[in-house]
Order: sequence, then C-alpha cells, then structure tokens
Amino acid sequence: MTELTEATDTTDATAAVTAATDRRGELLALPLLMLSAASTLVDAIQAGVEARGFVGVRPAHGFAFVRIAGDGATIAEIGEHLGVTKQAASQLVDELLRRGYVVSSRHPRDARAKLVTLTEQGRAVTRAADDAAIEAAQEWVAVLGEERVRELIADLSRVVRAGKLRPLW
Amino acid sequence: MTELTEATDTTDATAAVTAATDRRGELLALPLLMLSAASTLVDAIQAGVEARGFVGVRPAHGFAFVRIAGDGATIAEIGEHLGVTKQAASQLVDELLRRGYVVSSRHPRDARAKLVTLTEQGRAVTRAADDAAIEAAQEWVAVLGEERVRELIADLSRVVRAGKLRPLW
DNA sequence: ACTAAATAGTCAAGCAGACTGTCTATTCTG
DNA sequence: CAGAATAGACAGTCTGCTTGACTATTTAGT
Repeated sequence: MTELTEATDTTDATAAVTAATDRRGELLALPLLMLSAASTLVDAIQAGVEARGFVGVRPAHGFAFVRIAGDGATIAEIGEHLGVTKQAASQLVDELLRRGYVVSSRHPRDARAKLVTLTEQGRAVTRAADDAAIEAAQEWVAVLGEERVRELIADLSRVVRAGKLRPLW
Repeated sequence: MTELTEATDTTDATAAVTAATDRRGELLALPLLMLSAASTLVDAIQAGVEARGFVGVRPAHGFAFVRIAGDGATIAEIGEHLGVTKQAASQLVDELLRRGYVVSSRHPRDARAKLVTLTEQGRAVTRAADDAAIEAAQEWVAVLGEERVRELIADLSRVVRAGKLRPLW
C-alpha cells in the first residue's frame, strides 16, 4: 500500500528470476486499484443520484434500497446487510420513512417485526441510482470495450462472495 | 442497484433483440460487484493489519500512509488525498503523532507548513498493510489464476484515474 | 517594494451516524 | 408451558467530521 504510480508498467513483466519481488508489487496494485475504483464509482453514483434531483440521499440509503427492494426487509435484516447494529438500521429506516422513500407495515408472520418496503418515490430513487450506476459502468465499457467488461464482471462474480455492502459510498 | 443474484448467468448473453434491456442488468452488476469486492477487501486488510498486532489502525490511517510514504506530505496534502478538510486531516495526523506512526518537522521551503513523515513504526504498519493487501490479492489469484488477475490489474489501471482514496477501508 | 489575496495550520463548537446498554413484546425451543 | 432468543425502541455517549474564526507566512499585483 505504497506505490500507485507503477501500476501502468505491467506490460513487460517477463523477468523470471526477479519475478518474486516484482509480483509482490504487482499484486499490491490490485487492492489499491480496486479501492480507488470503488471510491470513484461511489462518487459517480452519488453525483448521478443528486443530478437526478434527489438530494441528501447517502450511499448507505442506496445499499439499504438494494436489500429492501423486492419483498421488503425487516430492520434487523437491513442492519445485517449494511453491517451495522439494528439500532443504527432503525435510525436509517426512520430517516427513509420521513423522506417518504419507504413505508413500514406489520410483518405478515412475525408480530414483533416490521416489514419495510419501498414507496413509489423510493423506487424512483432506486431507478435513479441504477441509472447512475449504469452510466458509470458505460464509461468503463467506453474505455475497455464490451468484451473486457464482460470478462471483468465474470471474474468479479467468481471472487465476490455475497458479503456486506458497507457504507463505502 | 437492485439485483445482485443474476450476476452469475452472464455466459449465454447471445440474444440480440432483447440485448438492450439485458445489457442494462448486466452492466448494473459491475458497480455492485466492484463495491462489494472493495468492501470485502477493506475488511480483509483491516483484519490482516490487526492480526499483525496493530490495533486501532483505521482505513483512513492506511490511506494517509499511502500519501505520506516517500517524501512525506503536508497536512493539507493529506486532507486532499483523503477528501476531507484540513481540520480533519490535522486531527488524524495528531492521532498518528500520538501513536508514534509519524513525525512532523518544519517544511524545508514553507515556514507555514509541516512536513509529516513516517517513523520506523509507521513503516512497520505500512508493511503490515501491504502484506495483508497482498495476501488478499493472492486469494484472488487462487480463484482466478495469474493470467486473469494480470488482466484485471491492466484493465483497472486503464479505468482508474488517480482519484481520492476515501475512507472506505 | 509593498500591499492584498491566498494558503498552512490551529482552536473551538456543533452535528450526524454509529455504538452500548436497557427495556418490552413476541416467537422459538425443549 | 417455561425459558431462551429475537425484533424493535429509547436513552445516553463517543467519535470523526464539519463550519467558522483566527494567526503566521507566502504569493501575486501594481
């Protein structure tokens, strides 16, 4: 986690003897690049959502939407998804409630729980976030081409086990 | 930013007519995967650094080290690098100072500025973070193989413009 | 050269998002 | 059917970050 600049000259890495140390530096570039890419992505999505007229929507909201979309989710489930306590999730849902992005109704088969679902407004934000995300992805296509992006997606799919989506937005 | 599960069936995307909508869903998977991968990476590095005996080192510290390493950096530069105010950067440097990871001396050509540099202890943490990052990257190699990882790095290098390294650790 | 604007850093106060701890209501387990 | 586990809310607190105001130094304009 020291050098970012040498990420470009990965082409002629044909040396075999000194490959061990070279490989280290090369490998070190991967996390750095991933993190940087994710950060850029987050910024782009954030900006895109805002540009579409939704102010004050934070990354954590977007990640919550991901979990809520579909059949809805309970507060504990949202908390689990985001990797925060249920108290934090509760606060977050409260805010989404106030902003009109979600509604909470009594859970069909658990009287303790609340089922949080998206409102039309909530779906609108979700669409905006999706659009922004796709827009960002299309820039990647523009640079790398469809084939490489397809491979990229395939590779990432193999590596990523459905982990938490931390608020790194 | 709705579906994550369909990221696996990217293989037979040969349909031409309905390709427009399909491509959307496919593209949407990319940011999601990237974000998830980055999140996992951050957790892994964090855990790795801790496992090597450095407790209480946060992601933001690691990103600060990246900037400080080499010729050192001023507080404003560190803030810029992290995407926070210089006040926040100042607080962060204060903490690193207290923990003995950095020292600050007067800047050689600007009496207003302080030059923050790593101590031996700071370099030790940096090495630990590097090792943890490489370890995480090697898991990727184990899954994808060296060739794919090399391509991955090459692709990411082309897409990532040296942006901020936000505290998404 | 000299003033005016910009910049590096600090101090102080406030805020927002997260945490722990505690509680009630409901459900699951044996 | 009793006891443990779980969903959620309420209260209090902590921490990392922000804005605002200020000093010291450097850079730019005339």
